[in-house]
Amino acid sequence: MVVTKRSSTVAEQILETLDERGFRSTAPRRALASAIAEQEHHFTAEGLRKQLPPNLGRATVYRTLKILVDAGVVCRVLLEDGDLHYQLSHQGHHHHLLCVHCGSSQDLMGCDIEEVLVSTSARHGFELSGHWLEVYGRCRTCTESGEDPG
Amino acid sequence: MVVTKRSSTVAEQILETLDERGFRSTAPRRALASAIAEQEHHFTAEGLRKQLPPNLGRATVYRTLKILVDAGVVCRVLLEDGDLHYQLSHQGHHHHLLCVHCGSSQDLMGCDIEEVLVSTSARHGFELSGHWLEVYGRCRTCTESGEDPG
DNA sequence: GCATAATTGATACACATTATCAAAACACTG
DNA sequence: CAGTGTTTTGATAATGTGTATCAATTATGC
Repeated sequence: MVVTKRSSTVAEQILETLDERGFRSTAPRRALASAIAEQEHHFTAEGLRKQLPPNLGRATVYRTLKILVDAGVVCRVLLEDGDLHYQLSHQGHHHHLLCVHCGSSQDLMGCDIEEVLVSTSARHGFELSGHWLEVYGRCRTCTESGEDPG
Repeated sequence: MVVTKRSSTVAEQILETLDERGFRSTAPRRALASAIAEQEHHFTAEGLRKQLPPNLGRATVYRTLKILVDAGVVCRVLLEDGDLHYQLSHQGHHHHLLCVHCGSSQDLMGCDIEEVLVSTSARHGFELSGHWLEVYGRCRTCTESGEDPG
Protein backbone atom coordinates (compact mmCIF):
# COMPACT_ATOMS: atom_id res chain seq x y z
CA MET A 1 0.00 0.00 0.00
CA VAL A 2 0.99 3.61 -0.42
CA VAL A 3 3.11 4.83 2.46
CA THR A 4 1.58 8.14 3.41
CA LYS A 5 1.13 7.47 7.09
CA ARG A 6 3.32 8.50 9.94
CA SER A 7 3.60 4.98 11.29
CA SER A 8 6.19 2.66 9.94
CA THR A 9 4.91 -0.87 9.76
CA VAL A 10 2.24 -2.12 7.40
CA ALA A 11 0.22 -3.44 10.32
CA GLU A 12 0.23 0.00 11.91
CA GLN A 13 -0.88 1.56 8.66
CA ILE A 14 -3.80 -0.82 8.45
CA LEU A 15 -4.86 0.07 11.97
CA GLU A 16 -4.53 3.75 11.23
CA THR A 17 -6.78 3.39 8.22
CA LEU A 18 -9.35 1.68 10.41
CA ASP A 19 -9.06 4.46 12.94
CA GLU A 20 -9.52 7.12 10.28
CA ARG A 21 -12.72 5.40 9.28
CA GLY A 22 -14.02 5.42 12.82
CA PHE A 23 -13.36 1.79 13.67
CA ARG A 24 -11.98 0.99 17.08
CA SER A 25 -8.62 -0.57 17.65
CA THR A 26 -9.24 -3.93 19.24
CA ALA A 27 -7.09 -6.94 20.00
CA PRO A 28 -8.63 -9.07 17.24
CA ARG A 29 -8.12 -6.32 14.68
CA ARG A 30 -4.52 -5.83 15.74
CA ALA A 31 -3.92 -9.54 15.36
CA LEU A 32 -5.54 -9.48 11.93
CA ALA A 33 -3.55 -6.46 10.80
CA SER A 34 -0.30 -8.17 11.75
CA ALA A 35 -1.28 -11.39 10.03
CA ILE A 36 -2.30 -9.62 6.84
CA ALA A 37 0.92 -7.63 6.84
CA GLU A 38 2.87 -10.88 6.98
CA GLN A 39 1.21 -12.55 4.01
CA GLU A 40 3.66 -13.12 1.20
CA HIS A 41 1.08 -13.88 -1.45
CA HIS A 42 -2.63 -13.58 -1.92
CA PHE A 43 -4.61 -15.40 0.71
CA THR A 44 -8.08 -16.60 1.61
CA ALA A 45 -10.11 -15.68 4.65
CA GLU A 46 -9.88 -19.24 5.92
CA GLY A 47 -6.16 -19.42 5.28
CA LEU A 48 -5.70 -16.27 7.28
CA ARG A 49 -7.84 -17.64 10.05
CA LYS A 50 -5.63 -20.71 10.41
CA GLN A 51 -2.70 -18.41 11.17
CA LEU A 52 -4.58 -16.68 13.95
CA PRO A 53 -5.41 -17.78 17.47
CA PRO A 54 -8.34 -20.20 17.37
CA ASN A 55 -10.35 -18.07 19.76
CA LEU A 56 -10.50 -15.38 17.12
CA GLY A 57 -13.91 -15.95 15.62
CA ARG A 58 -14.56 -16.69 12.01
CA ALA A 59 -17.08 -13.88 11.67
CA THR A 60 -14.50 -11.39 12.87
CA VAL A 61 -12.09 -12.40 10.14
CA TYR A 62 -14.69 -12.00 7.42
CA ARG A 63 -16.08 -8.81 8.87
CA THR A 64 -12.67 -7.20 9.16
CA LEU A 65 -11.65 -8.28 5.68
CA LYS A 66 -14.78 -6.70 4.29
CA ILE A 67 -14.04 -3.45 6.07
CA LEU A 68 -10.49 -3.48 4.74
CA VAL A 69 -11.62 -4.17 1.21
CA ASP A 70 -14.06 -1.26 1.44
CA ALA A 71 -11.25 0.90 2.76
CA GLY A 72 -9.00 -0.12 -0.13
CA VAL A 73 -6.33 -1.53 2.15
CA VAL A 74 -6.99 -5.02 0.90
CA CYS A 75 -8.21 -5.96 -2.54
CA ARG A 76 -9.61 -9.07 -4.05
CA VAL A 77 -7.83 -10.96 -6.79
CA LEU A 78 -9.46 -13.37 -9.14
CA LEU A 79 -7.44 -16.51 -9.74
CA GLU A 80 -7.50 -18.18 -13.10
CA ASP A 81 -9.89 -20.87 -11.89
CA GLY A 82 -12.41 -18.34 -10.61
CA ASP A 83 -11.36 -18.46 -6.97
CA LEU A 84 -11.38 -15.09 -5.24
CA HIS A 85 -8.49 -14.39 -2.91
CA TYR A 86 -7.40 -11.34 -0.95
CA GLN A 87 -4.17 -9.43 -0.84
CA LEU A 88 -2.66 -6.22 0.45
CA SER A 89 -3.45 -3.49 -1.99
CA HIS A 90 -2.03 -0.36 -3.36
CA GLN A 91 -4.55 2.39 -3.04
CA GLY A 92 -6.59 3.23 -6.06
CA HIS A 93 -7.19 1.42 -9.29
CA HIS A 94 -4.65 -1.14 -10.31
CA HIS A 95 -4.31 -4.61 -11.74
CA HIS A 96 -2.38 -7.71 -10.83
CA LEU A 97 0.20 -9.77 -12.60
CA LEU A 98 -0.37 -13.17 -11.04
CA CYS A 99 2.33 -15.79 -11.38
CA VAL A 100 0.60 -19.10 -11.96
CA HIS A 101 3.80 -20.90 -10.96
CA CYS A 102 4.80 -19.45 -7.61
CA GLY A 103 1.60 -17.60 -6.74
CA SER A 104 3.28 -14.24 -6.37
CA SER A 105 1.56 -11.09 -7.49
CA GLN A 106 2.81 -7.77 -8.77
CA ASP A 107 0.66 -4.72 -8.77
CA LEU A 108 0.37 -2.98 -12.09
CA MET A 109 -0.21 0.72 -11.63
CA GLY A 110 -0.99 3.23 -14.33
CA CYS A 111 -1.78 0.66 -16.94
CA ASP A 112 -2.52 1.73 -20.50
CA ILE A 113 -5.59 -0.32 -21.16
CA GLU A 114 -8.10 2.22 -19.95
CA GLU A 115 -8.01 4.28 -23.13
CA VAL A 116 -8.20 1.20 -25.31
CA LEU A 117 -11.23 0.06 -23.35
CA VAL A 118 -12.97 3.41 -23.56
CA SER A 119 -12.73 3.55 -27.34
CA THR A 120 -13.54 -0.12 -27.83
CA SER A 121 -16.55 0.16 -25.55
CA ALA A 122 -17.72 3.33 -27.25
CA ARG A 123 -17.79 1.49 -30.58
CA HIS A 124 -20.34 -0.83 -28.96
CA GLY A 125 -22.42 2.06 -27.66
CA PHE A 126 -21.21 1.27 -24.21
CA GLU A 127 -20.55 3.90 -21.58
CA LEU A 128 -17.72 2.50 -19.54
CA SER A 129 -17.77 2.87 -15.79
CA GLY A 130 -15.24 0.32 -14.61
CA HIS A 131 -13.39 -2.88 -15.35
CA TRP A 132 -11.76 -5.81 -13.70
CA LEU A 133 -8.56 -7.19 -15.16
CA GLU A 134 -6.31 -9.97 -13.94
CA VAL A 135 -3.22 -11.01 -15.86
CA TYR A 136 -1.79 -14.51 -15.55
CA GLY A 137 1.65 -15.74 -16.47
CA ARG A 138 5.08 -16.38 -15.03
CA CYS A 139 7.05 -13.86 -13.06
CA ARG A 140 10.65 -13.04 -13.86
CA THR A 141 12.01 -15.28 -11.12
CA CYS A 142 10.06 -18.29 -12.27
CA THR A 143 10.87 -17.67 -15.93
CA GLU A 144 14.58 -17.40 -15.23
CA SER A 145 14.67 -20.40 -12.95
CA GLY A 146 13.49 -22.25 -16.03
CA GLU A 147 11.46 -24.79 -14.15
CA ASP A 148 8.78 -26.67 -15.97
CA PRO A 149 5.55 -24.77 -16.23
CA GLY A 150 2.60 -25.57 -14.06
CA MET B 1 -22.32 -18.80 -29.70
CA VAL B 2 -20.91 -19.12 -33.18
CA VAL B 3 -23.43 -20.50 -35.62
CA THR B 4 -21.58 -23.18 -37.50
CA LYS B 5 -24.03 -25.98 -36.92
CA ARG B 6 -26.68 -27.27 -39.25
CA SER B 7 -29.38 -26.96 -36.63
CA SER B 8 -31.19 -23.73 -36.20
CA THR B 9 -32.04 -23.11 -32.58
CA VAL B 10 -29.55 -22.34 -29.87
CA ALA B 11 -30.84 -25.23 -27.80
CA GLU B 12 -30.19 -27.60 -30.68
CA GLN B 13 -26.71 -26.23 -31.11
CA ILE B 14 -25.98 -26.87 -27.46
CA LEU B 15 -27.15 -30.46 -27.77
CA GLU B 16 -25.08 -30.93 -30.90
CA THR B 17 -22.00 -29.75 -29.11
CA LEU B 18 -22.68 -32.24 -26.36
CA ASP B 19 -23.14 -34.97 -28.94
CA GLU B 20 -19.87 -34.07 -30.65
CA ARG B 21 -18.14 -34.48 -27.33
CA GLY B 22 -19.62 -37.92 -26.80
CA PHE B 23 -22.32 -36.97 -24.33
CA ARG B 24 -25.73 -38.53 -24.72
CA SER B 25 -28.85 -36.59 -25.42
CA THR B 26 -31.12 -37.05 -22.44
CA ALA B 27 -34.35 -35.47 -21.31
CA PRO B 28 -32.67 -33.48 -18.49
CA ARG B 29 -30.04 -32.16 -20.87
CA ARG B 30 -32.63 -31.18 -23.43
CA ALA B 31 -34.53 -29.29 -20.74
CA LEU B 32 -31.32 -27.59 -19.63
CA ALA B 33 -30.33 -26.66 -23.17
CA SER B 34 -33.72 -25.03 -23.74
CA ALA B 35 -33.58 -23.17 -20.46
CA ILE B 36 -30.08 -21.88 -21.11
CA ALA B 37 -31.04 -20.81 -24.60
CA GLU B 38 -33.88 -18.78 -23.14
CA GLN B 39 -31.80 -16.83 -20.64
CA GLU B 40 -31.76 -13.16 -21.49
CA HIS B 41 -28.88 -12.29 -19.20
CA HIS B 42 -26.19 -14.02 -17.23
CA PHE B 43 -27.55 -16.49 -14.73
CA THR B 44 -26.62 -18.64 -11.76
CA ALA B 45 -26.92 -22.39 -11.49
CA GLU B 46 -29.58 -22.04 -8.84
CA GLY B 47 -31.49 -19.45 -10.84
CA LEU B 48 -31.52 -21.81 -13.78
CA ARG B 49 -32.70 -24.65 -11.60
CA LYS B 50 -35.69 -22.67 -10.41
CA GLN B 51 -36.84 -22.44 -14.02
CA LEU B 52 -36.66 -26.19 -14.49
CA PRO B 53 -38.96 -28.96 -13.32
CA PRO B 54 -38.28 -29.68 -9.64
CA ASN B 55 -37.59 -33.34 -10.37
CA LEU B 56 -34.51 -32.29 -12.30
CA GLY B 57 -31.77 -32.81 -9.74
CA ARG B 58 -29.40 -30.16 -8.54
CA ALA B 59 -26.36 -32.25 -9.35
CA THR B 60 -27.49 -32.58 -12.94
CA VAL B 61 -27.66 -28.82 -13.34
CA TYR B 62 -24.16 -28.32 -11.96
CA ARG B 63 -22.73 -31.28 -13.84
CA THR B 64 -24.18 -30.14 -17.14
CA LEU B 65 -23.08 -26.56 -16.63
CA LYS B 66 -19.56 -27.76 -16.00
CA ILE B 67 -19.57 -29.80 -19.18
CA LEU B 68 -20.87 -26.82 -21.13
CA VAL B 69 -18.26 -24.50 -19.68
CA ASP B 70 -15.55 -26.98 -20.60
CA ALA B 71 -17.01 -27.19 -24.08
CA GLY B 72 -16.99 -23.41 -24.41
CA VAL B 73 -20.74 -23.22 -24.97
CA VAL B 74 -21.22 -21.43 -21.70
CA CYS B 75 -18.74 -19.14 -20.01
CA ARG B 76 -18.44 -17.62 -16.62
CA VAL B 77 -18.72 -13.90 -16.07
CA LEU B 78 -17.44 -12.03 -13.07
CA LEU B 79 -19.84 -9.43 -11.79
CA GLU B 80 -18.56 -6.20 -10.33
CA ASP B 81 -19.22 -7.43 -6.79
CA GLY B 82 -17.22 -10.61 -7.31
CA ASP B 83 -20.15 -12.91 -7.99
CA LEU B 84 -19.55 -15.47 -10.70
CA HIS B 85 -22.43 -16.08 -13.08
CA TYR B 86 -22.85 -18.08 -16.27
CA GLN B 87 -23.94 -17.08 -19.73
CA LEU B 88 -24.10 -18.34 -23.27
CA SER B 89 -20.74 -17.83 -24.85
CA HIS B 90 -19.11 -17.17 -28.12
CA GLN B 91 -16.47 -19.75 -28.76
CA GLY B 92 -12.92 -18.79 -28.04
CA HIS B 93 -11.38 -15.98 -26.12
CA HIS B 94 -13.56 -12.95 -25.62
CA HIS B 95 -14.58 -10.42 -23.02
CA HIS B 96 -17.87 -9.05 -21.79
CA LEU B 97 -19.37 -5.61 -21.66
CA LEU B 98 -21.69 -5.92 -18.68
CA CYS B 99 -24.41 -3.35 -18.24
CA VAL B 100 -24.65 -2.57 -14.55
CA HIS B 101 -28.09 -1.10 -15.10
CA CYS B 102 -30.07 -3.74 -16.96
CA GLY B 103 -27.74 -6.69 -16.51
CA SER B 104 -27.31 -7.32 -20.21
CA SER B 105 -24.02 -8.44 -21.61
CA GLN B 106 -22.34 -8.01 -24.96
CA ASP B 107 -19.49 -10.19 -26.05
CA LEU B 108 -16.41 -8.36 -27.16
CA MET B 109 -14.49 -10.34 -29.74
CA GLY B 110 -11.09 -9.52 -31.11
CA CYS B 111 -10.27 -6.94 -28.51
CA ASP B 112 -7.10 -4.92 -28.81
CA ILE B 113 -5.83 -5.20 -25.29
CA GLU B 114 -3.75 -8.32 -25.79
CA GLU B 115 -0.81 -6.51 -27.36
CA VAL B 116 -0.92 -3.78 -24.73
CA LEU B 117 -0.84 -6.43 -22.05
CA VAL B 118 2.04 -8.32 -23.59
CA SER B 119 4.29 -5.28 -23.71
CA THR B 120 3.22 -3.97 -20.33
CA SER B 121 3.80 -7.37 -18.76
CA ALA B 122 7.16 -7.74 -20.43
CA ARG B 123 8.31 -4.49 -18.85
CA HIS B 124 7.68 -6.20 -15.51
CA GLY B 125 9.62 -9.30 -16.50
CA PHE B 126 6.36 -11.13 -16.78
CA GLU B 127 5.70 -13.83 -19.34
CA LEU B 128 2.01 -13.52 -20.08
CA SER B 129 -0.07 -16.65 -20.47
CA GLY B 130 -3.61 -15.41 -20.07
CA HIS B 131 -5.91 -12.78 -18.69
CA TRP B 132 -9.42 -12.22 -17.44
CA LEU B 133 -11.16 -8.99 -18.25
CA GLU B 134 -14.67 -7.81 -17.49
CA VAL B 135 -15.88 -4.37 -18.48
CA TYR B 136 -18.69 -2.64 -16.59
CA GLY B 137 -20.82 0.27 -17.69
CA ARG B 138 -24.11 1.11 -19.33
CA CYS B 139 -25.29 -0.31 -22.59
CA ARG B 140 -26.58 1.84 -25.41
CA THR B 141 -30.20 1.17 -24.56
CA CYS B 142 -29.81 2.18 -20.94
CA THR B 143 -27.72 5.23 -21.81
CA GLU B 144 -30.27 6.45 -24.32
CA SER B 145 -33.24 5.80 -22.09
CA GLY B 146 -31.51 8.26 -19.79
CA GLU B 147 -32.73 6.67 -16.61
CA ASP B 148 -30.94 7.41 -13.41
CA PRO B 149 -27.84 5.27 -12.93
CA GLY B 150 -27.85 2.35 -10.59
C1' DG C 1 -35.04 -56.90 -26.60
C1' DC C 2 -30.54 -57.10 -24.13
C1' DA C 3 -26.27 -55.99 -22.38
C1' DT C 4 -23.38 -52.38 -21.19
C1' DA C 5 -22.05 -48.09 -20.10
C1' DA C 6 -23.56 -43.42 -19.20
C1' DT C 7 -26.63 -40.68 -16.67
C1' DT C 8 -29.57 -39.35 -13.07
C1' DG C 9 -31.38 -37.73 -8.62
C1' DA C 10 -31.37 -38.18 -3.65
C1' DT C 11 -28.52 -37.46 -0.20
C1' DA C 12 -24.71 -36.20 2.23
C1' DC C 13 -20.79 -33.53 2.30
C1' DA C 14 -17.68 -29.48 1.76
C1' DC C 15 -16.41 -24.92 1.76
C1' DA C 16 -16.90 -19.90 2.01
C1' DT C 17 -19.53 -16.49 3.68
C1' DT C 18 -23.41 -13.96 6.14
C1' DA C 19 -27.04 -13.35 9.90
C1' DT C 20 -28.23 -13.41 14.68
C1' DC C 21 -27.63 -12.14 19.21
C1' DA C 22 -26.13 -12.25 23.96
C1' DA C 23 -21.84 -11.29 26.16
C1' DA C 24 -17.61 -8.72 26.27
C1' DA C 25 -14.72 -4.81 25.19
C1' DC C 26 -14.15 -0.13 24.28
C1' DA C 27 -14.45 4.99 24.78
C1' DC C 28 -16.31 8.62 26.90
C1' DT C 29 -18.26 11.00 30.88
C1' DG C 30 -18.35 12.80 35.15
C1' DC D 1 -12.03 4.93 37.93
C1' DA D 2 -17.01 3.64 38.04
C1' DG D 3 -21.01 4.19 35.02
C1' DT D 4 -22.96 4.20 30.55
C1' DG D 5 -23.88 3.77 25.85
C1' DT D 6 -22.06 2.02 21.71
C1' DT D 7 -19.15 -1.18 19.14
C1' DT D 8 -17.32 -5.32 18.65
C1' DT D 9 -16.93 -10.05 19.35
C1' DG D 10 -17.51 -15.10 19.00
C1' DA D 11 -20.65 -19.03 19.07
C1' DT D 12 -23.96 -20.71 16.47
C1' DA D 13 -27.10 -21.26 12.86
C1' DA D 14 -28.15 -20.44 8.29
C1' DT D 15 -27.12 -19.68 3.34
C1' DG D 16 -25.17 -20.28 -1.14
C1' DT D 17 -22.62 -22.76 -4.28
C1' DG D 18 -20.69 -26.62 -5.62
C1' DT D 19 -18.86 -31.79 -5.33
C1' DA D 20 -18.89 -36.94 -3.98
C1' DT D 21 -21.40 -41.10 -3.55
C1' DC D 22 -24.17 -44.56 -5.21
C1' DA D 23 -28.17 -47.29 -6.29
C1' DA D 24 -31.69 -46.86 -9.73
C1' DT D 25 -32.76 -45.42 -14.33
C1' DT D 26 -32.01 -44.53 -19.16
C1' DA D 27 -29.53 -44.46 -23.81
C1' DT D 28 -27.30 -46.77 -27.28
C1' DG D 29 -25.27 -50.34 -30.13
C1' DC D 30 -25.95 -54.87 -31.24
